[in-house]
Amino acid sequence: MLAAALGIADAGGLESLSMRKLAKELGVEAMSLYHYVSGKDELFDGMVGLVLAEIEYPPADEHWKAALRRIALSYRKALARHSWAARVMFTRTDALPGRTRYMETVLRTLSDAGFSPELTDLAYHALESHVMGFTLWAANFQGMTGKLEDLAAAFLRSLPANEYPHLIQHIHHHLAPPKQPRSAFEFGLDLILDGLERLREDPSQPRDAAPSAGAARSARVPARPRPRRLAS
Amino acid sequence: MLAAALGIADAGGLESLSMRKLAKELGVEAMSLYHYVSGKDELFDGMVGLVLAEIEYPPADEHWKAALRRIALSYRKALARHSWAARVMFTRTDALPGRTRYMETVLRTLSDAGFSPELTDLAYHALESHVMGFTLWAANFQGMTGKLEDLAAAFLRSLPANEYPHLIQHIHHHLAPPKQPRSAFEFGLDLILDGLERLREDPSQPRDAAPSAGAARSARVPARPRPRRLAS
DNA sequence: GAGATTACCGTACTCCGTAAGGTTGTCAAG
DNA sequence: CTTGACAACCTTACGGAGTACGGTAATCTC
Repeated sequence: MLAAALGIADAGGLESLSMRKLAKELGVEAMSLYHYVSGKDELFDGMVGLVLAEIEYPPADEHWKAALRRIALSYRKALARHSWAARVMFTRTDALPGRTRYMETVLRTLSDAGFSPELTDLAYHALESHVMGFTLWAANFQGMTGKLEDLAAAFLRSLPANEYPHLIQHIHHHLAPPKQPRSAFEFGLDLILDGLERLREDPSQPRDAAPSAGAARSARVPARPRPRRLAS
Repeated sequence: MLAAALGIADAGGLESLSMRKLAKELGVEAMSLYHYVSGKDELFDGMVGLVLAEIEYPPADEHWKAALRRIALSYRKALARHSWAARVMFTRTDALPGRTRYMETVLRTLSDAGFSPELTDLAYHALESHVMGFTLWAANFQGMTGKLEDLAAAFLRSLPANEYPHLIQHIHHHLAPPKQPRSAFEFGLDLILDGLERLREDPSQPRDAAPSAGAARSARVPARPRPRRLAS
């Protein structure tokens, strides 16, 4: 049943998954489904669980950075295979086993790497935001291979051409190579991971304590390599 | 009309905004709305436009890093004021004026800072992913001030306490201070911005620089005074 | 003042999730 | 063999969603 639901959502998008449709797919009437799930929310929970189960976790002795990288990539790939999943995850807040396992693993990896509890939390959210943000963005453009050119053309035509030179180039840039959202994802991921590594080796100041500090504060002093001891 | 729709969505969440309800709010019948918008999608577009109009853009001469920081913060604040907005933006793909202006400004700022077209695109997506990812995550927990403790308590109770020590600490960490999602947002943002700055000053290896670069490079943006050497 | 346009409304259709209750088949205990 | 519990499944029905279609009354334009 969950597998059938996965199939429908994968094929026709989240909106096309209705109880009636799912029931028909299974050769059953809609209300029969309510003997297995208490409602559509629970169905969603089950589906998300299936997706989350696709995450691959690295061996426990892997270097923290490589481990996080691998988890994030595998997480992102799982979400990419089911482009509806990320959206659903933001409508359900219950504690699914797959979700808790993922969170625990990431948090443990960070903590074991020597990050303070504060930095661990911050780093977790930075990673999570990137995976989710990128996935949701990418979900908009996937599923329409081929139609993408048409849409881009229409988009370009609708722009006051000379007002948005950078935007237009950006679009062209996306159209040029066959497609590599993967590398764009990894770029941002590595930006975060490298930043974390630097913070770990030199916890100058965890930055989050400052309440306001204005907008500028741009020029940070590039601190020299210091003996690694971590915050708190 | 758009303002009324904003109000309903802000108050009761996106799901509570129906054409009938909005019409009643305005003292008319549902079908009357279809003389102003072609459907609910267009209504959404208008609402998103209003939210995007809240973004504050810095003066043109501001340092690129400070400028991006300010834009991202203002963007994030606008989305935080209307927690439904981020979700809606992922269901609509049309070129809204507010959206194109935002994109163009960010891309121009990066380009003017000396980033190559490739890096500009990558950086844009890294920033965008972070804002969106963080906002969507935060939207889950906002709007329930007070109930948060209960939910967290239920969450903790549902966990096999000794299996998820880090997760539990993470939750406690979120409960401890009154609340500062802002600093967590800025942490990730600075992680990205600092990483970009380092890449700009020392483009050792952009790590994924496109091999082909054929069509993308041909369409160069009218060259502006570029600060210094750039990547690639 | 005639025609066009704007603003609005009523009815109706389809699709959704699901509450409530009924029917059938299976199977162990009496 | 009967009985009753239980599971699997179906039928009917309700309320709400978005909106297609066909009006009507007021207002503007020439």
